[in-house]
Amino acid sequence: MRPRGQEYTIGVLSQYSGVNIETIRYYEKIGIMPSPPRSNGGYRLYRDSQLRRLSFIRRSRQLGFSLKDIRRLLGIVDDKSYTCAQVQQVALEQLDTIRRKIIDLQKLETVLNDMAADCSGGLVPDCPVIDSLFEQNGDNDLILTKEAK
Amino acid sequence: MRPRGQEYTIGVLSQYSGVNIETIRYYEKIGIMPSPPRSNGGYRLYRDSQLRRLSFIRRSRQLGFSLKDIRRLLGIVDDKSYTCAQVQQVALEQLDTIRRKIIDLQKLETVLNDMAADCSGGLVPDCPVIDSLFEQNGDNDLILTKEAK
DNA sequence: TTCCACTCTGGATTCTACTCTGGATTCCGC
DNA sequence: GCGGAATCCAGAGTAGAATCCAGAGTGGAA
Repeated sequence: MRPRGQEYTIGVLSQYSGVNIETIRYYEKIGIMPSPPRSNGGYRLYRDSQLRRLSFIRRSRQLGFSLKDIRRLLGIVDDKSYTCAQVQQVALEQLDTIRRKIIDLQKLETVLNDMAADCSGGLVPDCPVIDSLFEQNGDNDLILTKEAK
Repeated sequence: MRPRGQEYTIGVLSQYSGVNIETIRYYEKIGIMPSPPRSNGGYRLYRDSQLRRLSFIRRSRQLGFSLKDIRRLLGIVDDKSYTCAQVQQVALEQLDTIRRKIIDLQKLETVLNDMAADCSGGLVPDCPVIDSLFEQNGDNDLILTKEAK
């Protein structure tokens, strides 16, 4: 079924977003995607804002956020009743996580980059490379110990 | 049980790494952590290199890598029999993923940052903010459609 | 030399996040 | 207006990752 006007069916949304149809319905069931309006026949009808939201969810999943995290993030957008302080708190907390993720990824990037380069330079990768990858962060780990369940 | 010399028990490793004891044994069972030497009584005895490896796994999980991905990454370090070309291929493939993740996280960082700032500036967060978060990437999504299962 | 926290094993269970099934309904090109 | 594709729904099933459990053994402090 083709998009009609600005609206499209779940199949089209699935294609555009790269998210499985079943998964979209699942997201609706658990409440992180809203129930969209329906056609006369009961088909879900989506618009661009839903596509963006869904893409956001998909990417966030790929970035290692749980559905719980994502629900929280989306919550600060959805629920206008949050106070500013609350919005800020959630935002800042998540920022913390995000920045740590960026740093870790950058480290990983460097290591892999070096590894590929050494290799193409004909060096046998003599690797305790990854072994020493997150070496500097022992401190961090210790701090995090409690938090970890 | 305290650390003895350079070695420590699984409980201590768990504390330092923030990874559950059960999970550590599970990682050993599935082969992404090596079987450590044992004490006379059969207790696992770990050293720093294992702590680093475990931290690496934990962080990678938080970054959205599957255990399969991680196994692959660690594989290029562990198995000296990989050819240079293979090492390079894995490294370059992962680099791609990693760079995309970094970019997405940076976008997210900007949005949340703005949100927190607006808020502290006394603005009511008038948000289709996240709604428009990954707006630019529709193209990407279309390209990715096929890949998505 | 006992006590209690810690660890062992192997198997069962749980949790999260989907994914599938199947029978009914709707849509739409021919 | 018919047939095949798309969608609906409820509920069951699955994969991956982790966590729990029971019963037995270990180790070190008092």
